[in-house]
Amino acid sequence: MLSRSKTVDFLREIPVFSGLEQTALERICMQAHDLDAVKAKLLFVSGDPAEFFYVIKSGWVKLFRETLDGNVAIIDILTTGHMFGETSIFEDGAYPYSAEIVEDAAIIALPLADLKQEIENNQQLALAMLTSMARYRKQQEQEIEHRTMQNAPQRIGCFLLRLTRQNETGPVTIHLPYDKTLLASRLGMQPETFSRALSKLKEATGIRVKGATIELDNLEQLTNYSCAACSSEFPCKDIAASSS
Amino acid sequence: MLSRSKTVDFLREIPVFSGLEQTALERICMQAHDLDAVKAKLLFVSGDPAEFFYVIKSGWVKLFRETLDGNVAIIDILTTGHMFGETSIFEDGAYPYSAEIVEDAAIIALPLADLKQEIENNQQLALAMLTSMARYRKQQEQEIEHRTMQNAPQRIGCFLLRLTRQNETGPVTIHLPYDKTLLASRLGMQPETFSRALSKLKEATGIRVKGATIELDNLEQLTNYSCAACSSEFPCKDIAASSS
DNA sequence: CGAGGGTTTGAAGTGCATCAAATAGTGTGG
DNA sequence: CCACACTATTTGATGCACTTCAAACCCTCG
Repeated sequence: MLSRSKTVDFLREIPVFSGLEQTALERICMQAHDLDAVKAKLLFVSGDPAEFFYVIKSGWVKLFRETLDGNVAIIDILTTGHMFGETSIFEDGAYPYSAEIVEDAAIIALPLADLKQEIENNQQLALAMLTSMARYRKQQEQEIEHRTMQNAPQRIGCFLLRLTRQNETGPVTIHLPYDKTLLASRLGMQPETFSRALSKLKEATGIRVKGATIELDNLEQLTNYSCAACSSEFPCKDIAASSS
Repeated sequence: MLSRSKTVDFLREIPVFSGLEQTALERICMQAHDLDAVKAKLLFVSGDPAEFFYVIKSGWVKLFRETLDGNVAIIDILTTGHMFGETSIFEDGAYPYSAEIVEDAAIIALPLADLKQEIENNQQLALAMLTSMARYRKQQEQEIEHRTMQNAPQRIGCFLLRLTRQNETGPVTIHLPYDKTLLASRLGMQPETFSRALSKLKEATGIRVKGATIELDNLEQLTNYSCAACSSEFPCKDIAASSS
């Protein structure tokens, strides 16, 4: 079936699956189904029985939980090439967070049972998952550091840098991938703080802001300002997404 | 050799190694050596070539990095049954953080190469590592949430709760495991803030503080106060440490 | 054009950080 | 066992960053 083989091809572009043999990938994709979802759709909520894991072809997805006193904690915001829900393999069979579409998305749903079985029987996949987990872990450490060491304008600058190809020289144009309110909560601040912090960043570094579009003359403008408060070698990398 | 077999016995108590066959554990422990270290000793610094990973028998170890502008970011503070340095398997062969003893410790050093080889050849161990990584990942998510949703007194209360056996009823005595300055940075606040926040917690919940010893009449005192701002089911669990 | 959400701006408050200094606690040598 | 030196902790005063509440503005889309 054509769509099946396209799914296999897509997964092969994702680091965690790229080293697998064709037949292994095909086993995982056997029960795959595509779904298109519009903004604001809830894919699942925390506590739902976990049957599928998901891979994003395009669009943006928000993972979050709600606290007892009614606030919302953002776990992560993901896009093309990212995978989510797969950690339920190591859980009690329920999703530990809710997932909502924040920008219209094309998504592949795959049975967790098939992934689990493949991991248990396929050393290569188990190792690839380990590598992927380790990378994610490192990134979370970085996230914690950012939130404690960087102030609001620096966090925004750092986020912008991670939206670029990080070896670029010369002028760059960045387009914010989702709305500023959500971006604010992604960075752990209020929308009002985001707005003011962006102004401060503009003033401090000379970037130009027009709505969701941001231009800068060179990346150094931002790295000098944002990366001073960080322990990482300059480019704070994000999880390697799809190579596409 | 007696000490060798004791090492094996100790590792077996740690979840990630507990399911391994005796021979596999012995291979990992082949080159083990014990070391006793006093407070303030640096085990390694960020960037050092990574040759060993470590398992803590007793004492406390601080993992940290330094930022370009000279601040210190605490990665984690670990104790009995915890393992560190093992993520260098998935790195470029250098430690991504520094490690310092903060309370006199007995530690086992084991060659990374042996662990790496065993993971690559032993499906069981690879799966156990995956489970362990997933648990750690979940805990880091929690850490991020705590820092954004809880205020300083709540974070302290939550930390105290995680020092208890969480199903206890009736009065409990808690002893702070390391000094308050370090504890403050572990919780992402200044020492002065810690001191004042502890007073506020005392006033709000009725706990009794005498130096590093804290008494409470029951855990509910604290959970009501601290866990409201959190999305987790009551007990915020820590990584399962040694079962000892 | 008008409704509604996203975004910005203003004013005021809160929590935490910072700087400075006092106090408590600990280990040392006498 | 005491006095001293040194560190950990607390307390006070002040400032700044971020939040909160409120209102205006802007943009898009029916």
